[in-house]
Amino acid sequence: MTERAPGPTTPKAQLIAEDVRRRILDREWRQGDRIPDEAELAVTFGAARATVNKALQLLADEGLLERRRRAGTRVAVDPARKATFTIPVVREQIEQQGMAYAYRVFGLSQGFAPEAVAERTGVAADMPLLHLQAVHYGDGTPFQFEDRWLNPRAVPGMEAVDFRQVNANEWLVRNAPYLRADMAFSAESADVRDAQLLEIAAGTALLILHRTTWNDAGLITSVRIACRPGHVIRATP
Amino acid sequence: MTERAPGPTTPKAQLIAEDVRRRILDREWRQGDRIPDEAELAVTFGAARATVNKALQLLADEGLLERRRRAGTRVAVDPARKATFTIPVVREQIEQQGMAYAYRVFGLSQGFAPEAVAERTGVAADMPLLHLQAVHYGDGTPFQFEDRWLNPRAVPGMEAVDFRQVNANEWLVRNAPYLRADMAFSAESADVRDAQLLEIAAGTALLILHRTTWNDAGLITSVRIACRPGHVIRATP
DNA sequence: CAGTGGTCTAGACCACGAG
DNA sequence: TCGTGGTCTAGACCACTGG
Repeated sequence: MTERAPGPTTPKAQLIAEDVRRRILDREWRQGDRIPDEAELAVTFGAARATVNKALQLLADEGLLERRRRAGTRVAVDPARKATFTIPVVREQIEQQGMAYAYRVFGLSQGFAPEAVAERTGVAADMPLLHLQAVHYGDGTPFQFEDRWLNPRAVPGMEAVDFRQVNANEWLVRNAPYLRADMAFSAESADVRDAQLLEIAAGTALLILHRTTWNDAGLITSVRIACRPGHVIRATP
Repeated sequence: MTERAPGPTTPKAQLIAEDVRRRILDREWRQGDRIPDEAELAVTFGAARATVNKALQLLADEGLLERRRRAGTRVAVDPARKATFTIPVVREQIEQQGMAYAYRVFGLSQGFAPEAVAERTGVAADMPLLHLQAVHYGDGTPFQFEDRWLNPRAVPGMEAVDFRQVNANEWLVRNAPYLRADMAFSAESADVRDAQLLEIAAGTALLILHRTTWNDAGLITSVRIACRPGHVIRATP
């Protein structure tokens, strides 16, 4: 297992959480069972109730426990299966693999969002947006093709940026904090443009990542990222 | 925005977190800046330090802040972009859309893990496993094709289960709590078997979900799930 | 209504690591 | 070394909600 042995400096709340998890795995407490309440566990573990509370909240966040006032804490019957994915900055991802990073813009124009994008972003059909198409390379091989719509009014200063020179991804990360984000995975067959820019055969299966961000001024950006064939996105445990 | 107005019963820690987030969005505190320490903020917000601590930990978990002892708390220069996905039980996913759920087993046999699976799961090449292939249907249309390897020794009682009759997915959820899980997304072109079982044309782009779980006895199961064409997996914000 | 989790507080000690 | 976050505690009040 990847579990570290709880050292001497392990927080007590974490030790309690591990103990409770162990009891669930060992079937001492079975799915659907109610477990002792916080006050009781505090005595059992020789800790303050707040500490037990912290431990149980951890497990509830994981989906292993279900907690309700008055009804107590139960072992989840249907443990939620969650996974967290971290979307790295492309450049770092490429450089971490020891490859040389490069970035090239293939299209930059003003225009209006097509139907699909307007619907996804909730932007008015007559809102002028910037349309950017670019490819990220690792050691000269296409790594990602991004097809991005930007709202120049979302962030002060964006209108002055020349995205032919500046990496949009990184400029946004540094200058456009967002309030809300949406992300989705899907698969598509490479169309002619995908194929051309990724330098692959049309029809190849591609992992597609859609990502849209908003702040209080509305849409910031919406991007469709086509990953090179064979790319895998892993959960960070 | 989807933000709810903080009501009268909103926890103080959350209010503080929102205030801090606002200051960051408003550029009052800029990326890389150090913000006041906990004791100071406690005075500012009229709260106990523990409460401020909770608020800041929330934001740090989100990736908006970076905290280090002695060095203080800073606004993250490169805010982590995380997304959490919840993998639902297939049956529920289908029934939620008002479709009739069905499940059919196409193959069940004993055998040894092929190279790729052995590597992914860390299981010995001579460990006998169960190999299960099944399709989940919604209103008679293939929804998912799962190709699963099971370790019958992982959980007491598993050896006696007839997975021709019992939905493996649901049996596992109820009976095999896990210690560690791994998940990954990718895209593949449908091979002959995928095409046949999903009733689509070979070569179609498919979203593939790999999922492996372990407990302290080792591997529980490793599954490759091929989603029907067009399927989209969205982040749960 | 009353039991249970949710949250806050004031104070304390400790671990870490930047300076 | 010593400032800062990490954590714990004992006690308290409150908000839900099941019975």
